Amino acid sequence: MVTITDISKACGVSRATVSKALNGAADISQETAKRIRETAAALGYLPNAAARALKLGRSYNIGVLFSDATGGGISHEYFSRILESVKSEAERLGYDITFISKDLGRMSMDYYEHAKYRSCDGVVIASADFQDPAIIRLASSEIPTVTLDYSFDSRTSILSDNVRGMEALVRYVHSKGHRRIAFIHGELTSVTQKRLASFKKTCAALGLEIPPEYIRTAVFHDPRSSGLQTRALLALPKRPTCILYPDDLSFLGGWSELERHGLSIPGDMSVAGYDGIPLSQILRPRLSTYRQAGEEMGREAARLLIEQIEQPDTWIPQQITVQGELLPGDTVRDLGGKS
Amino acid sequence: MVTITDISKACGVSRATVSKALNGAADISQETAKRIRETAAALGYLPNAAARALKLGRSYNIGVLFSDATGGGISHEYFSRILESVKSEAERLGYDITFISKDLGRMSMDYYEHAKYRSCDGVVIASADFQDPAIIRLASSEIPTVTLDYSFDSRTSILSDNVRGMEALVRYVHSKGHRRIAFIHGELTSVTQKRLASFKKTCAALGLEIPPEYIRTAVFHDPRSSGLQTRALLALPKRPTCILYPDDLSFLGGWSELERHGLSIPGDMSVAGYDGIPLSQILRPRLSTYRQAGEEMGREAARLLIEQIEQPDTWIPQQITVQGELLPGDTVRDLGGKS
DNA sequence: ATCGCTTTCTTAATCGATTAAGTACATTAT
DNA sequence: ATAATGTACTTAATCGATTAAGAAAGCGAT
Repeated sequence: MVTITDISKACGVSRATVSKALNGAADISQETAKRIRETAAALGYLPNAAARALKLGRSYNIGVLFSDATGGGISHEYFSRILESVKSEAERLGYDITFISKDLGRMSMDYYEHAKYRSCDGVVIASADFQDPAIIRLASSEIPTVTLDYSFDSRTSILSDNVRGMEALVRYVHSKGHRRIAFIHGELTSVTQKRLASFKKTCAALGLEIPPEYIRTAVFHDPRSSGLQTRALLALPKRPTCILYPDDLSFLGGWSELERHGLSIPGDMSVAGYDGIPLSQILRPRLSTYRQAGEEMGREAARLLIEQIEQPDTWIPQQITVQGELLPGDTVRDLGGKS
Repeated sequence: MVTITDISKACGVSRATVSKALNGAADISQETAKRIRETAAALGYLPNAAARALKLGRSYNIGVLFSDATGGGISHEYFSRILESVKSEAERLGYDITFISKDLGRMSMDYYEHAKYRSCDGVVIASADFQDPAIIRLASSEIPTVTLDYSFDSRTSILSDNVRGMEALVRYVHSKGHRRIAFIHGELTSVTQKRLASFKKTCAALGLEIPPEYIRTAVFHDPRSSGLQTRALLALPKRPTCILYPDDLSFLGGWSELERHGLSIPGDMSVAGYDGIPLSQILRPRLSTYRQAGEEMGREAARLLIEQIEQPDTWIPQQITVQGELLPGDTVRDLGGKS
């Protein structure tokens, strides 16, 4: 391994000079700096990240936290897109990505300890149980964090526009003539609370009365769970004409159930998803859904986290909301009639 | 930050003693060791990974390489499952995961340099262009590597059973009475070569003559590309009765195309995918496909890599093949008749 | 000639942990 | 009584990089 010592010997200068030259310090002459840079390149020098991290207390490494328990693991298209965009933005800014988890081999540690152990400069909390004390500890620590789809006090967060998204979906469905709209929502997280409140408010604004049995709880990203709720809806004496699902993946579970009842989409039942993952637009019929801008959220999360890391003095916590867009798709039938 | 120095002061021993006690060295008395461990716990001591990595030349960190250019990025369900299982197995064994990419901020480096810079103990090469000189450099370096679905000489690799998988699919489709079988395959990687060879061999063994225009090239995981090839197949004077797709996701592109022609699955056209991602079994009809055991591949990759890292002396390169299984699904129509 | 001021470099300490080599003391063997 | 052995520590160097503080040399001004 080539170190600055090798370069210093080759150039006949001290190690300090090499370090300064490579970091562009002011008190090194142009010629010396050039000679050192060229020698470094010729020898194939690479800085040692561990040594640097030790000395600087900065690792140029940010943690990403996905707690799989919440059903929002890496394998879900929505989250993997976020991961990918966090990764590429972080890399663009010179940071690597490490996963933060509970426990590492024999060592048992919580998220905060794991992040400290790896001296992460900051952590993106992408999907987690925000009630978990271990998450709260991390988000209250001195380690900079950015949360996605949840806000801690005095912390930066990137939020998707759940209120507007839900409103857009309801208004769209309403504009197609639907009045009996069912809403299968996810478990009661802050995201669900926003969507649910927005659903109710928008329905009220449109003068719709939604019977309580039209509002049902399922589990996010779990087709089986939403399938069961779909079955329950179909068993009602007065069926809805349209079902809103917690997310695109959950819709697939509903789809199976509708098939089983011999109901076609959108002929016999209209449906809409949420998330707007690429898959939703590959399917036929294309799913009517609301696209959450995962790429943008990931990018913003990485950007703001690194901004906070690099300019701690001028930094102030921000809550950024990223706008999505309605993807009309073909799964909401036009019932005609204006009212 | 609590360091061994703090513990040594609190316990009235030298730093060396603390280090040895915490690492279970033999020349520390039981009582002292116990006292040190307790003090460490009380003070909330955490080892500093950077200091350790610097001194030991071991980081307990393994790199994972996904080059997105190949279309096998993190967002694809098959690869994200692999990533997830590599991650959890590595964590179980006490290793963290860092993504390895080309270029990091202003520093331009190749994969090998990146891995060295972070002093990764090893790298799992999960999806990459294996002809890329940068990949070859990494896989020829002193850094332990494990490749997925490709074998480098004298290196460990985890292979899925492409030959058997393809054979199983063809035999299954044949058993349902299909004789005019088209095969849309991915771009010409080593995986494609194996599948293609197996396809041809199995067809020959079954006495099937496949016209060359039934064998077409698309791009892996690209629904649009396979949609185009599907269209080309449908334009043939003598259409196939069954289309095999490069992967499950590509099938979706074909599906859209079939819909556009008013063809139903499997009534008017039989199809099969490859990969067996969870999505394929949520769809209705359930996709006939061959499940690659991504979880197992990831787990084995991590396990073998770490074995190689920790026991370099007894280590020998291995090529492990992980068996998948046929998922019959409902997209291959039974044409009846035995011959 | 001397002082002050730059410019350009070096010295030496430091980050936190590990470990070979050394020391002090007690115990056992001869 | 002396040597040999073992136990339980400490000392000090080391990993590779950074940086405050110091030093040497050059230059102009007085």
